[in-house]
Amino acid sequence: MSEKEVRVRIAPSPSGYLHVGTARTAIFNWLYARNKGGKFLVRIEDTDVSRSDAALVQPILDAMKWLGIDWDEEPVYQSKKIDSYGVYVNKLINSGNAYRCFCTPDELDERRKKAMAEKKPLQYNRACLHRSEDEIKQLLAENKPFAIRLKIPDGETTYNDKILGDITRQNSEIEDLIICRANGRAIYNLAVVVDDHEMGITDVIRGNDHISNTFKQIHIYQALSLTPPNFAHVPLILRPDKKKVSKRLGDKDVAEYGAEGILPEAMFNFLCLLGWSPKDDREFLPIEELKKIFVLENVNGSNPIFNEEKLIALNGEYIRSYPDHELAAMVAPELVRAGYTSKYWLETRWQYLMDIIGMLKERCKRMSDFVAMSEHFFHNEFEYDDKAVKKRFNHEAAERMKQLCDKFESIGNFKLENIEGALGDLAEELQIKKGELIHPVRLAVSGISFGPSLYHILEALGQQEVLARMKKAIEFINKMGDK
RNA sequence: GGCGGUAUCGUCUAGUGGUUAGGACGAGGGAUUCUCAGUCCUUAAACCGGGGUUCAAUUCCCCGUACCGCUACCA
Repeated sequence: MSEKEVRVRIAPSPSGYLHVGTARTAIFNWLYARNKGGKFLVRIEDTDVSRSDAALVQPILDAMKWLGIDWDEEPVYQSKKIDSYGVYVNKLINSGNAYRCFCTPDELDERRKKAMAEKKPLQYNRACLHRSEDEIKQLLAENKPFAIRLKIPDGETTYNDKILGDITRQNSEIEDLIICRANGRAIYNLAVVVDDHEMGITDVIRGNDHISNTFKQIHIYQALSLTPPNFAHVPLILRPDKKKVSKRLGDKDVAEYGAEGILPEAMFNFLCLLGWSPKDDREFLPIEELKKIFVLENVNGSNPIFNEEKLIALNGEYIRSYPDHELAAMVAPELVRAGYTSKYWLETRWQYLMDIIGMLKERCKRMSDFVAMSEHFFHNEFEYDDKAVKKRFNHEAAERMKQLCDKFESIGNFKLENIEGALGDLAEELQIKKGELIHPVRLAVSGISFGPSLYHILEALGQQEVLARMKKAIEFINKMGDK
């Protein structure tokens, strides 16, 4: 009955944008919280002032919103509570769990280099752990700067990872890590433990690359007499070249996918399927469904490769599943931006837009395809595709189109059946296949050789426009012949 | 180098001590059709290697190999 409310968090550091790895971790955390009726929080890890940039925070938050992720409390900024870590440091020193280290960064660096050259362990040699009281007093009196190190006890440490199972590490493999810089600022591992504790975090779901930190953090919890949360480490997303996704290697900002015509829900669905599975054959899983069925235990332990082709295929599936009016609302601003039409024009002909969307949507894989495929629906300044011209435009086609114009002109009601009827009649009279008429007309009215059913295009365009475009094409063909 | 993790079609994955090892993307073929898509049908494509345990191992154990990660007064 008295199960504790689940509280999870995503903790990005504002040193760049939100890439797919962090986004996917956020998704897992969010789904876990939503599934358990718990809280999802955001913490900005900006304790390293030199690497953090406050201007980078908002884009990260925006990218999460774009994905459909919301958070339940105001984001916590570590930089704003940087002074509050001191009491924990003092507690650790006073209890003998931490000690002052007077070694300078240069000394440490040198020792590390030497160890590396000699292929020896790179760990801190605990030089300062063994200093006498007097020695320490002396150094303090001399105002020598010092960092604080956690003293790792002997033995071994095991924790149960909710994805990977039991993981054990010899404590001798864990370094006496620095938890507080010489300038008094807390270091990541201390800040994480303190914040997770103060925020009441129950489950830490994060990237695989934090497993070694987990052991360090467990020792901080123990030294502080606190109970550690549950840990779950998700495998890292790899690039097609099998390197982990990173800003350094130029991997995309999640928001960039939006600019490239990926729907947020498709991105969410796809990212979720990278390393997680519902254990049945379903793949098209909208967010609402995922909230119901997500369980952490179904995350598998191996690193998936980010396969953009599959994302695009799934995106197409989402496009087809959305109602026309929703798609129209998303596409309209893009059409205006492309310069095809104006906001006003679209507003007064919303139904026309919806008809076009309806025609186009099953052949669009990205939202941007709507723009790319619809220019001719908004004006007639398009060019004819070269290859198609060579194949379809000739004097015979022009002659047939002329005859078809006559047929079209006499149609009283320019509707699908009548258009189809007129074209069919002419084909029969001329003893040719309908395609012989359809292909040149398609090119004449759209400039391209592919797209929706011709009858639908013609009906949408309207009688006048169709006739005008066909006549223009006939003229074009005649001029072609002159050369 | 040390430590940790992982290993099923090219990719994402399902699955089991005995299966025709399943699905999806991508690829090939076919049907529908005015094209392109879409839809439907269909073909090819995988259990990293070696030892055990067992009547039986892709599945359990060990070793090796490969890949990934960590190894900062970064997060």
